[in-house]
Amino acid sequence: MSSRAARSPDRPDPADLPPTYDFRAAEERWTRHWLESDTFRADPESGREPYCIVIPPPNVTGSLHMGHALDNTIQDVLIRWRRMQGYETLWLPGTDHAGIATQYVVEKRLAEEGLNRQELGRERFLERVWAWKDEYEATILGQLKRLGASCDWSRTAFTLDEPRSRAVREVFVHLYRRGLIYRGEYIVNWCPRCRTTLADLEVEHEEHDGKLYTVRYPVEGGGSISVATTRPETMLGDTGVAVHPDDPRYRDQVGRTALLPVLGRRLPIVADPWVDREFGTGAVKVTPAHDPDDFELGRRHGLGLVKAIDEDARMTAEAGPYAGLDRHACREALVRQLQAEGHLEKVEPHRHAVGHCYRCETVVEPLVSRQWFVKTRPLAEPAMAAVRDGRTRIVPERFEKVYFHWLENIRDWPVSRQLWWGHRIPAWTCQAGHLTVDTEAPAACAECGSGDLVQDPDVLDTWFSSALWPFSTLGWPERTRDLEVFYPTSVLVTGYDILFFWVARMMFMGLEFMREVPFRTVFLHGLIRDAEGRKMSKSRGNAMDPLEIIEAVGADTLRWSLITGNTPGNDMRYSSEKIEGARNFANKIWNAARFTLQNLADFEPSGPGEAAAGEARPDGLELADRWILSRYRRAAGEVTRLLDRFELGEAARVLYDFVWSELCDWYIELAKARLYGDGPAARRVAQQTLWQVMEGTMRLLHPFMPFLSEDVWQRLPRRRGDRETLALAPWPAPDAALADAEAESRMELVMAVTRALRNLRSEVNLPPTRRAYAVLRATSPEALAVLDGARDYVARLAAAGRLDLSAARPGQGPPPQALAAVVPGCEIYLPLAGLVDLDREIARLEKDLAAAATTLARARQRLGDPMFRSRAPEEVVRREEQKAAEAEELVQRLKARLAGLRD
RNA sequence: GGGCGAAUAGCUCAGCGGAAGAGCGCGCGCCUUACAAGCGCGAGGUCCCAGGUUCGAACCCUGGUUCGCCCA
Repeated sequence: MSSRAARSPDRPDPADLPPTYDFRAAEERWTRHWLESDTFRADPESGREPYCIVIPPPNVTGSLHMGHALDNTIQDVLIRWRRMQGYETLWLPGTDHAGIATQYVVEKRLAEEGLNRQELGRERFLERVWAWKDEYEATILGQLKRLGASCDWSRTAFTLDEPRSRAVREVFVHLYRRGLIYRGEYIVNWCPRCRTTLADLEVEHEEHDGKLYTVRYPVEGGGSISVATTRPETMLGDTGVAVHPDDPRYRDQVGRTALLPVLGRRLPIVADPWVDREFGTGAVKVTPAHDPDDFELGRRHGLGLVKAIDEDARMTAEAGPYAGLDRHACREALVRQLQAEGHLEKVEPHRHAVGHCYRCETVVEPLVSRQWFVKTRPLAEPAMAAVRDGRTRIVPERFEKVYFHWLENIRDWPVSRQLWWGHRIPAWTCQAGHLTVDTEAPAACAECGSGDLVQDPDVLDTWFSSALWPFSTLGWPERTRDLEVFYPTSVLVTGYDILFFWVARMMFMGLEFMREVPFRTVFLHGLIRDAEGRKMSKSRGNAMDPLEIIEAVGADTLRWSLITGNTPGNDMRYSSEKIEGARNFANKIWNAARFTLQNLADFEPSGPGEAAAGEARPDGLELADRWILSRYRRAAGEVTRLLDRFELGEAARVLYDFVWSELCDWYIELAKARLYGDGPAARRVAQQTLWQVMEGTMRLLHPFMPFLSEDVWQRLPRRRGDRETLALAPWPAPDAALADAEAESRMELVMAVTRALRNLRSEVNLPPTRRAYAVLRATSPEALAVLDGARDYVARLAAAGRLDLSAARPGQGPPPQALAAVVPGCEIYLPLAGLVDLDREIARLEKDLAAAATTLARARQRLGDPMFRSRAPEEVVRREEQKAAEAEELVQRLKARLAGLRD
């Protein structure tokens, strides 16, 4: 009992081993244990090197989807790994208020009750949204816990809670005072359904089949000019016509005045190099109030602004006879009139991009309005510099290009939203129209002292507050210890789809307010798609619910299925086969653990696990022990190296191969002889090795499958000083003492011989229950020695009842009536009187011979090339020589065998 | 109009300068006392095309083709 100190009260009985892994019990048990013992709470005073991840806060619009499951699994793998490595880890959780989206879903729910927010009023509407937020925040945090997320829940944040709101006000005021926030009349994207402004990013462009209308405008003093447009209704807001200055077709028209059909408005004809001569007629109508490019062009030429479409997407009084009509109805009616009056020259089919609101998919209307903007250029420069000089690294690197391109072409960021759910803009206006911007409601106007102040009714873009997330969550604007220790955070893990929305803007704000990047590394992953490669979405009905998967197969299986086969930055198709594969792997591990535990009941570790480094290797290790320890060490090194490079999928693959193809397929099989018989000393050595490898493997597995690995690990025999939870156990360190190239190459021979024998058996469908007689003839003294020490291995794994091993002698004939195979180092015979089909045997050997001959020919050709010998690295030449020698041996022996058979 | 990604076994994908890989599927044989969610064996590939660089190319370069995505 003494050596089993530190036994957790939650530690399951090692002997209680149901035949299949009970993930429900394990998940419940370890979630509770970790929470109760505060395993994941970060301590800024520990003095350990910090490693911090701030969660990309999920929206409180709904529950988590597969993309979240992936995002958070990746974060958890990284944070658990670093925690085991001894870093002071902080994974800070939280949620996002998602202004427009949340307001939209709550409004939808109200509509179901026959209500709308206007009737309810701002205050009562917000109460409803807060209630919604409480409900979904709880759901989301619960889902994260179910996933196994090892967050420090004591620090949970919300973008709209008081500390974060204070940060928002501070930032707004600071930027305003620095002149980086301004208010002005500019063209913005307007969603008529949400009745709010949208940033360019929030508009999704979609190709539509539309029409290109060519309309003839009369010109004062005679003649006409024809313009092409995809949106004829906007002509009611035209204030000019533009042509290219070098376009000879229109040189004479520049400076004259066109007359707008229907309204007769006078439109100056201007020349501007922006105009594309190739498009349409080469002349364009200019509608500054309803097109961003026209807006700029209109400014350059002093053209007026005529707002023909209002915030409800209806035509304004400026539209004359069309006032009050919906924009779509107006188009139809107007086109009819133009045609009737002979102004419509032609209509052609035309594909063009139409902007849609990213939340409600309504067609966006560009229009001029008064909004708050963030001046982005001064913020973008430092954000680019930080990536350029490596203070922040983007993984995979190719996204740096995308990042730079966007920042180089960035436009000012409209941050006011005509919503109720969000951070109210800290700006007040007095009756005289003076503006006061402050972090708290001012008592009097800063300019005239009036106490009659009205706060701006608008709220800020959600991304404005998300941009502060890496430091607002750590306590800013207070100068907290958390900020000091954990900022800059270590890594940001998120999908590449919000590189601009979020990542770039966090860079702006972090650099402006902390004078330091918000994260050292940005790790971008791809999107989860369905089995057919389509994006998963609720509306499409192909979404999978991570919680349902957890209920069905367990969180570890879900996690593994998301991590394996996933490469950085690439989308991933997700299917039930992936889940099945992961579940099978979990089951495989459970059964390997069951086997181990069943054979370790009387074992107490005393030898060196890696946890106690520096101890000597125990005596009595056999080849198989040395081999598996060496392979384990290699796997541990590889997994570590790959995690370090964010290659989580590859790391998982290495683990999978090690566990399944080496530990289970070979080592466990080879250990059975000693565990089941052989005497106490040998048994003890096998137990020691098995324990050591399993214990270490559970540690390697833990970041990926925290519940299963913990559940197994807790059942394993343990030593004094072991941690109470695997989550805090040390990560396997590279242990040079375990490396054993000799054991690896010897086992390779043993495995090759075994496989060859199995192959021969399979050729004649010899079932494993029929023990066979096998003859091995080693072709070198080294091989003979190796095989002599491993004859039990071969006999066991190839189901040989009797096994004769000798040195191959020249001129020696083969055993009679035998199937034959050759591997480098050994001839293999399976004497099977009556079962040998001579023709088939010859065919098989000929095939082997052909393969070996091809290898030999290729190797010889390369070795015969003097350029190869002089230019290729020595190591490569040596390997090629070895290859040639082995192939030659195979060729000779196969030829000899065939000659014998043909006689 | 720019930019990015993908193209490798029937399917989904790794590999990204030194002998073509995995999972699933397929075929044959096995209830071999950890595991049939399993075990053994096997079949299956002009690594999209054309050039180039290199002693050596699935991998690097150039130019295409086909799909997907992002930005304007």
